[in-house]
Amino acid sequence: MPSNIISSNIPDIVIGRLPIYLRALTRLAQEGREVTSSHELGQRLGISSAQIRKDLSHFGGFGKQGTGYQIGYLIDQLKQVLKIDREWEVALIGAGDLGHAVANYRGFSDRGFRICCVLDSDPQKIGHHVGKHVVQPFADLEKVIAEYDIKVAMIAVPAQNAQEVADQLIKAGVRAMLNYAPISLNVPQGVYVQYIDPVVHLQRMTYYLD
Amino acid sequence: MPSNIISSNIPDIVIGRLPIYLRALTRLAQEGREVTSSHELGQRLGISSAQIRKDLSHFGGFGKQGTGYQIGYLIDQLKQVLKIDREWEVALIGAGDLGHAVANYRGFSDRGFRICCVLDSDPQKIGHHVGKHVVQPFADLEKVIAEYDIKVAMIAVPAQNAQEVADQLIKAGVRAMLNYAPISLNVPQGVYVQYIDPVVHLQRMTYYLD
DNA sequence: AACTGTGAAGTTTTTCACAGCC
DNA sequence: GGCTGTGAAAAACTTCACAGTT
Repeated sequence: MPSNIISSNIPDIVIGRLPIYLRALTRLAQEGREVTSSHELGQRLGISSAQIRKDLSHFGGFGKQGTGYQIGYLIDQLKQVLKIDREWEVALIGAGDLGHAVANYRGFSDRGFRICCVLDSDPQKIGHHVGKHVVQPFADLEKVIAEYDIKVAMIAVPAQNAQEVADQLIKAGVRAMLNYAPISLNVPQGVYVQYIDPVVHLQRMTYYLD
Repeated sequence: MPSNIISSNIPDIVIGRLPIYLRALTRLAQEGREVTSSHELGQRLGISSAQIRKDLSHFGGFGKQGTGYQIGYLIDQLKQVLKIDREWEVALIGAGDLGHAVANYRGFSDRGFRICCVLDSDPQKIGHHVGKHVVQPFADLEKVIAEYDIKVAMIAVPAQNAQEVADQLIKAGVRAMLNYAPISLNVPQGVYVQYIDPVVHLQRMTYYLD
């Protein structure tokens, strides 16, 4: 995910691990813990302690020698680095079964994201409820994106429509997309895509079975 | 995902890309195409052609110099490598909202996987329908796993129960797990886990936004 | 002419190992 | 004694570039 010609000096692979660290740290905090170490974190995550220290060191010294990391402080710092020390408004495209499931998922709000609208191009679906949202026409995309200043979207439409939806989203100013459709998207420089395809994940494991 | 001390000589990262290639190739086939090249595939996927050739070369020569790759043949070969030239029976644990969504997802069956049972430990849910399945008690896990010879499971339970469920699954003989709960699982050597956490994916992108 | 498969080169990522601090 | 942060070493991964094949 480089995408900028003048890329910052922090490797994408490091950024990719930070949300995992954050998730584990949040859990530790919930357990009432206040301090942890790269060793403990590594044990929990199946990652070497050296890697965790090296990753975190990219952003300056978050830890204390001899002591470890203050969990609350580290959580705050990582949220700042990842720019989730705020709440991002997210557009959800697609009001089918998958769209319903995504809209009803409770886990977004306390981790930096809020679904602010649901759009679909099917006239049958427009006006109906999905979660607490009323489905709006996809044709109104530009208006809705501008209204909420949306930079992030989730694509939950059939594979055959996903690229077209992505193109429209980009035209409307969306810069980051989470694609649930089982298809690779073509996007220009400066637009970021992540994929969720459960089958791909399953297929990555069967190779290792007898 | 090494996990075996005597690991084969094919890098995990290569195995991880094969399902992506397979997905793109299947799409090309649907479009009626019969032959493709590493260059074309790379263009579609945003991957260099050299990488695709190198990846595929780990398994012997699938292509023809001067011509490219026969799509149907390559699909068959990749399916064989990934061991999805068969259908894997998958247990789904968790009959809540998420479990319902996963159970109703249509995309598993034509890509090598079949949900064969849905289990939950909540007495309220047992006996009710989820998709076309009747929810069975999680206590019957061992029996069900043995009955279908299940090696693969999907975990769609709350985070706080996920580790316990994973432990039970492993005890019952499951070797590969797709975890929808937002938590890292501890598993022994020889057990494979993949994660689906949409928030992690979103958090991997916001860093790159203004 | 077009394309694969592949050693070699180049780059990135991970691990090592230890100085410095609590 | 326990832990971080970090250069240096090692390992892994990607790209280059071209011989060889159709």
